[in-house]
Amino acid sequence: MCLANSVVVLDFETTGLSPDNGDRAIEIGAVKIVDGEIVDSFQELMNPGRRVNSFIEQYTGISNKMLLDAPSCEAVMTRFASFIGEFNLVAHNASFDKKFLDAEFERIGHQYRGQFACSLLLSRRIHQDAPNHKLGTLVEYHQLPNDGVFHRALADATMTGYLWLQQLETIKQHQPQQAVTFDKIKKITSMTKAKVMDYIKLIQK
DNA sequence: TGCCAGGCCCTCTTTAGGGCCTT
Repeated sequence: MCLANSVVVLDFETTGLSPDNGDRAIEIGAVKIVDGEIVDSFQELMNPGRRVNSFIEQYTGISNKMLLDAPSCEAVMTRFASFIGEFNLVAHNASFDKKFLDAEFERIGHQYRGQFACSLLLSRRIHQDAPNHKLGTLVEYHQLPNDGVFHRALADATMTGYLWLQQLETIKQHQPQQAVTFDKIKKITSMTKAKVMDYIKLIQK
């Protein structure tokens, strides 16, 4: 049985939206959660081998100058592979981060065993009353700890980690006799919204 | 700034279209 309270929560900053269009990672941030506590973190800039456009510089605060002396994606991703080990993985809109993780790992010939879960899909199901499911909105909605920094990898990964723990607590409150396993989370996120409400009676906040 | 992508999900749907999310 694999509990959902021991995971690695990760977030990429990238040059764009699609590795299929040649976009690369420029920063990876992650927190390691064990038994519901953040016990470790990872953050590194990486040089994508190309200039990032002005929008990305402004959006992330990561400048071309900052990336000039950063280690290569390959070097950083090799260290990140060691960091995640065989942990299951969580990200906000995981399909996006999984694309980049798969693309960057493919470049170094690394395969990982962990499964992915998505805090955005989970939020859409168990907090259907939220104004929207953007990370920033959910941080404010749930009054999660934050330092006011957004769109940097470790900051976003840390906030997503707190969001994940909040989501596990919501599920646990309504099924206190059952362990919240990673498989249960995957099951909930694969349900329709209507079925989730039948499966688990939810408080709204 | 929101074009570029793509998965998810809703509906005035399924022979489709468009909004939500991520950078």
